[in-house]
Amino acid sequence: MTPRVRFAPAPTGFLHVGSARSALFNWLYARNTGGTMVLRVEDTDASKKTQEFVDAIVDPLQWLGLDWDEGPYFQSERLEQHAAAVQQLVDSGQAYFCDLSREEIDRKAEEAGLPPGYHGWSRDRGVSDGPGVVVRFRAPDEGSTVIDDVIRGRVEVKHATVEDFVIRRGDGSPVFLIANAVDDYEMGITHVIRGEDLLNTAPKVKLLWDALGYGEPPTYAHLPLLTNDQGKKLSKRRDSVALGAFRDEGYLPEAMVNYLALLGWGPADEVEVRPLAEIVELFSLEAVNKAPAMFDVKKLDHINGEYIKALSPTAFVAAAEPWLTGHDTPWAAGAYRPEVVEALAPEVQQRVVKLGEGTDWLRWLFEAPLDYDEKSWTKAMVKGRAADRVLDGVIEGLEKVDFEDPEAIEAVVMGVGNDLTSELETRVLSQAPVRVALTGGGAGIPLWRAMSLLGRNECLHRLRAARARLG
RNA sequence: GCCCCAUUCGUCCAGCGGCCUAGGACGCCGGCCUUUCACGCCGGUAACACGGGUUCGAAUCCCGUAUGGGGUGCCA
Repeated sequence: MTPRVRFAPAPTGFLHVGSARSALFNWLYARNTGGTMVLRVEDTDASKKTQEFVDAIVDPLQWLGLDWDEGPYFQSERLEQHAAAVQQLVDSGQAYFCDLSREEIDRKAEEAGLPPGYHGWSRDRGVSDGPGVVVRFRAPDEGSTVIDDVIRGRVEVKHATVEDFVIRRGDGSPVFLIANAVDDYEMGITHVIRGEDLLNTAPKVKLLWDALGYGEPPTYAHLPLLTNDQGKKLSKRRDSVALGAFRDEGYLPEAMVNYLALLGWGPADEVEVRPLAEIVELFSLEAVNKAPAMFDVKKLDHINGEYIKALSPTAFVAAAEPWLTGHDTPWAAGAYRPEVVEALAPEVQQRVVKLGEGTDWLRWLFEAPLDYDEKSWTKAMVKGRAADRVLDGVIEGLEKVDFEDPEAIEAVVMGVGNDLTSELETRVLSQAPVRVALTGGGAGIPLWRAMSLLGRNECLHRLRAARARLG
């Protein structure tokens, strides 16, 4: 039997990294086994089914490169099947109506001296259906349900600890537990791969599964949770978890997927950064860890940096385009020249960890420095030896050098430093003053090629401005 | 409270009874390269939670304890 897996997110308006990881592991399993991946939107709360909410799931998946073979299906479009299942359970006496509110349930528990929770109060009250009446599943009192989880092993839950849970709400809509059982059965799902936060619901779904007479249940695999640096489950409130936010911050989808695959799983050969195709080949559910994994942005950054370095200059320019030409670029729109970026891309790529950082290194090529970094100025111009003579010499030399030739430019600048070194019998560094004059700062990409691209006039202009300021 | 789950360097992963004086990666620290910053390279730091078993032999199996996490909704 070829595996059929499903990724079944609730439409919350964005895709959580934890969900993306679940999607990825489902996808890896499907692609590794030649199985089928089904996308199913768990919108039992039908108000969520708008195009916007669907896009919020679909777009990030596509960005990551995760595709699916069937769907998206919508639970909200399968209400009839869910209702039929509920009816079947009611008819067979395995479910019953209940009209108690939360407050009444709590009060009854307290009065009876029982722990909080629902204790089958309405089992034999003969409540009939009506507005606001829910349907509860009659959980067995004795025995236990066992979940054989590929990742966690055998998990046994005693029925005594399972209360008669709601399977249909007061407004008639199905709760995801019943929808899950019905949909997984009817869609022929063989493997349920999802987060550990759902482990506790597995026995309930299994109970429904059996009560409905569905036969062999799917195989379960509960993935370890993703946590923040405090060991707590990644949450929308505390942590940055929207996948789209990572895209906007300048992470490459390939890096994101690669990193996500490493959370809770690792290849036996210990090679971490590798193409998705290889991960697909090496992946196995049995090898997935049980312990929670911390989402470590530092490591994500490192992997992203690796992927950025591996990009061809053309690919880098294309990937970084939004940051280079968008509204937020630091330079005037007309100043941007893609050919300059492409020519300097290799130098930029080895210095950035996220796509958006490219502008920091390239800014001076499209805009003269507005002011000089104080520390850098002091170090190169004031404390630096003979900065005035360095600038004079460089300006003179640059006036007649072939500006198409970066090596010639280098020879001029370095030559000035070397000549002064022997003349003054003390080490004179000529690159630092030139860099400060040109870029405004003390650190950056190698100068020569960039200067050639900047052009003689602009270079001389900036050098003279700095020389004038030096006095 | 009750139920469920987990526990190898700070972090992620390898290890599935002897190959472990525990390996890789990130981070951190040091060095090399370098007339900037990086990249790269070299080296270092650092862990089997604890206590009992089982076994000739345990990081690996079993049982407790501790700690951490998840769940406990007419959310999924």
